[in-house]
Order: sequence, then structure tokens, then C-alpha cells
Amino acid sequence: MRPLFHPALEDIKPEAILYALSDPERVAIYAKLAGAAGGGTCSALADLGDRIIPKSSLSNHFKVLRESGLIRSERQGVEMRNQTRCAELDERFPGLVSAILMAYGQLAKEPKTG
Amino acid sequence: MRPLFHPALEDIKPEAILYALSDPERVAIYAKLAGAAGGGTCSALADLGDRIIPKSSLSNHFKVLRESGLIRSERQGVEMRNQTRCAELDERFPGLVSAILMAYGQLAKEPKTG
DNA sequence: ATCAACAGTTCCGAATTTCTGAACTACGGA
DNA sequence: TCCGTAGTTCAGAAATTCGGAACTGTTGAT
Repeated sequence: MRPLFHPALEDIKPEAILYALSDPERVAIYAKLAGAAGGGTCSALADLGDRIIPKSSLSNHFKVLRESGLIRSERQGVEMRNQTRCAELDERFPGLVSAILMAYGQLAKEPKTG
Repeated sequence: MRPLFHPALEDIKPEAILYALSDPERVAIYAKLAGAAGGGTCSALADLGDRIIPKSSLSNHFKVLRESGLIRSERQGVEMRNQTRCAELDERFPGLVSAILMAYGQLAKEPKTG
């Protein structure tokens, strides 16, 4: 297995962040991760309520999040601990990630249309 | 020609905004538009300095920006006036667009790597 | 040491999306 | 009406995404 790539803080690009968070499934994963204390594993985040994300898709979502700089993943025994890099990121792009999460959060507050 | 579609404010989705602004060419277009006073035309924004965006690609970029809710386009004689919907948008998703533009602006301030 | 179970990754083909040259539509002026 | 300009639509090649199946790496049991 290839070692996992994490960009250095200064190499993180806004387009990668926006792209990663332009997928609601990835946002759902990221938001759960941001809420979870100890760092979530892949399989713990696969269930979206209305659908269970296939393993390979899930792995790809984590890769996109990781390589965009949004999360850090490290192997811990048989599983993978994933945690957000939000403190770092907020230093580099102040307010960006939180504004995005707020925007998605906004949707949840509104009455469903459709 | 089909009439141009503009989503109502309440139908604007964060994923569409993020997706639209995850492309540096579109961000460059949007940023110029945000800076321009009277609303820019397509052809006035085609030149990116290092590359001239082909007409059809440009038209598609404007379509993505328009249908995500970022801009409003209206025909004025032979050309198209495009203007940002930033005031409206900021009401719906406070701070989102400005945080994104700030993040991209951040890059410009840093010494180029590569 | 060998085996089984499990977490996650990689591979690869199908489906979808993006890109852009060429053809087309719409408007205004002569 | 015919021409020029601004932008849209079409179509097919190229690139990307999705997800099942096979694989890798780790732990624990025998």
C-alpha cells in the first residue's frame, strides 16, 4: 500500500478545498469527523442514513479530503484514524471552512422543498 | 436560444456554489466581475493573461456560474451583461463567498512556489 | 507458523462529465 | 436584406467519477 499523502499547510489550494466540499457526501463525512472527538474511522462514517456508501467510494472520498488538506489520516492498528486539520486550515484561510460548514448547516434549518 | 435559467435565492445550493468556484478559471471570471462596476460581458473576460478561454468554454463557465446562483445575466442588445448576486447570496449564506474570494486572494500574496 | 476475519486500498471497466471546434441563433446597423 | 459581432448549442474526444472485485496489511486465535 502506498504511503498516504498529506499536503504541507502551505501547499493547500483553495480549489482543492472547494472541490472536496462540493460533494454533499464528503461534506457529511467531514462534518461528522469535525463533530467526533477521537477521530473517526472509515467504516464508522459510511452510513448516511439514506444510503450506505460503498467501501471503494468511501476510500476515495477520504483520499480527496486528505489530499485537499482537509483531514489527516493515520493508521492505528487495523483501522484508520481520520481527523480534521481545521485549526491549521483556519490559520491559512481564515473563516473559509467554517463559512462552508455554516452554509451547509443553513440548509438543514430550512423547511424541505420537494 | 433557450431562456437563461436563474435559481431563486432559496433554491441556491452550497454544493453548486463550491463546485462553481472550485475552478480557478471561473474564480478569475467571477472576481473580475465582482470588481467591475457595470457588469462585464463574456468576451471582456476571456483573457486570463496566460491563456484565452475559448468561446464555448467561456459560455459554459458563465452557465455554471449562473445556474449555481453566483451571477445574473441579461441580454442587452447584442451582448450579455453579467453581474454578481453577492448581496443576495451573502444574505442567504453569510460570509461564504467573501471567505472564498479571500482564500484565493491569499494565494496571490504568497511567493510563487514552482 | 498458519489461518481467518476485518479495515481499508487498488484495479479496472462502465457511466458520466468536461472541453472545445464548428455550426448555429440573435440582435443591430448599413 | 445582408453583414458583423456576441454568445449558445451541438457533437465527439478526452478526462473524471463510481463501485464491484481482488488485493494488502494488521490483529487475534489455534
